[in-house]
Amino acid sequence: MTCKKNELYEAYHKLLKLDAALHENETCQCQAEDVTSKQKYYLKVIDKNYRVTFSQLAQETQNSKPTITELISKFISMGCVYRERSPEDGRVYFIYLTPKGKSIARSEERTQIQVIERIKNSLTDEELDQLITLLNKIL
Amino acid sequence: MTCKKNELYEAYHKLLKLDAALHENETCQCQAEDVTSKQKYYLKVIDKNYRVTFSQLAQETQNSKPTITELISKFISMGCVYRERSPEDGRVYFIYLTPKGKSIARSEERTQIQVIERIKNSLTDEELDQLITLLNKIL
DNA sequence: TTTTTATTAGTTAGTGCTTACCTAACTACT
DNA sequence: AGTAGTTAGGTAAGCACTAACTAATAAAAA
Repeated sequence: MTCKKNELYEAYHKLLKLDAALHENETCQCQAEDVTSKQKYYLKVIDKNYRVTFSQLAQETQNSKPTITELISKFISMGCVYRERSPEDGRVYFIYLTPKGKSIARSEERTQIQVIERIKNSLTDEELDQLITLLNKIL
Repeated sequence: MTCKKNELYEAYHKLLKLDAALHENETCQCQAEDVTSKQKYYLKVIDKNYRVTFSQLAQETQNSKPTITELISKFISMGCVYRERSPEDGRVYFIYLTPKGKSIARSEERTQIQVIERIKNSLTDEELDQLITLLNKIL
């Protein structure tokens, strides 16, 4: 039994390694090497709240408005974000992710898709069904 | 086919979520909430190099000696590390991880073991064998 | 209906703390 | 004299704040 556990550990470990390797590649390709985890978190918030304003973002992330101003300026200079003035209210700016920002915000998802692709290409249709069934039994 | 891909995506996503949830729990339990990723990296280096000295660590991590002094003082104040003077050479100190430091350095591994445990408990012996076989076919 | 007066959105200026690095000069030991 | 680690002092970036500001709009008063 301990032996089987070990086998499973190895197999699972290999899968995680694959995920990590693909993710690193992703990170590299969208030039996200020196994006901090906080910044990634903020990019994800911006991604989830399409056309978000500075004030909304401040509220959403529990930060002061100057903090958001600074954050967004940094993101703009990094090429992750751009903004557009609201045509209805000239005080308001909408914040949008650039392709680069989006690819950083969604890098985990994209990695997952690559892993799936890899799995799909390694297994036959029946094996795939088996795997899905097994994974769904977990927990 | 796209549908099957989606199923696999969901199943895999669920597995990663489980991993993340267990890992967060781990992180919380070893009081590693405000350990930065750099710090975690250094703890791993210390873990891999048992009885490492300041100079060795400086060389290993490509840092100056004062940087290491500062790093280790921080770790000592955090309760992650302790040091002992070499009995052979009074200039030298050996660096060791405390249980807390060790549990932070190995938190991923420990999470993985928990996931394995979870999988083991959810599947029959035959299913386990199936899963291992399938996972080993990937790549 | 103007005009004045809030109010709101975002900015600027000025602080403060922490991480994560450095060099130069030092002490203590071999 | 040379090596191990320390101290002092410095820099840059991230991540936060408050107080005081400008510009735009909404509300109230003339």
